[in-house]
Amino acid sequence: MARRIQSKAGPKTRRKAPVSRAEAMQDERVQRVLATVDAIPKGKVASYGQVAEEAGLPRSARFVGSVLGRFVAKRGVPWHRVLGSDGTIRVQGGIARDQARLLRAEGVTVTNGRVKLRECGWDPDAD
DNA sequence: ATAGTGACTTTAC
DNA sequence: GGTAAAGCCACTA
Repeated sequence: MARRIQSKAGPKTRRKAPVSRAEAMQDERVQRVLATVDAIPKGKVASYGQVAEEAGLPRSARFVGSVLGRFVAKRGVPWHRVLGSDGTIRVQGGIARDQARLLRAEGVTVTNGRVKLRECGWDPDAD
């Protein structure tokens, strides 16, 4: 039967963050992503999909990238530790070089825009 | 509500 | 080992 009223405050209902500006619109998803990225140990790297899954947002790898590009620049989040599923740097432009430089500064070997996940891949369970 | 877009991933060749 | 196409989820216009 027609449930006309779909509890607008359901636990799974996404909020539109009625707060004012985008700067203040820190959705819980965004916060979870940033927190997860921040949890990546120095010298280790994780994929966008891995971060998404750890943040409780399975299959939302693209969202992770979106969040990083939009919010990370102004925070102290180690965005450079997030790579493609195969360990390659997905970001394009000059920041790609910065990412490689930041990774190398942490002792991560970057060869031809790629990192060996076998060595530097982050295992949240092990950490 | 529909369509376009992307710092992704997986599968197929 | 590569590139190409489809699938995917959430955001934006």
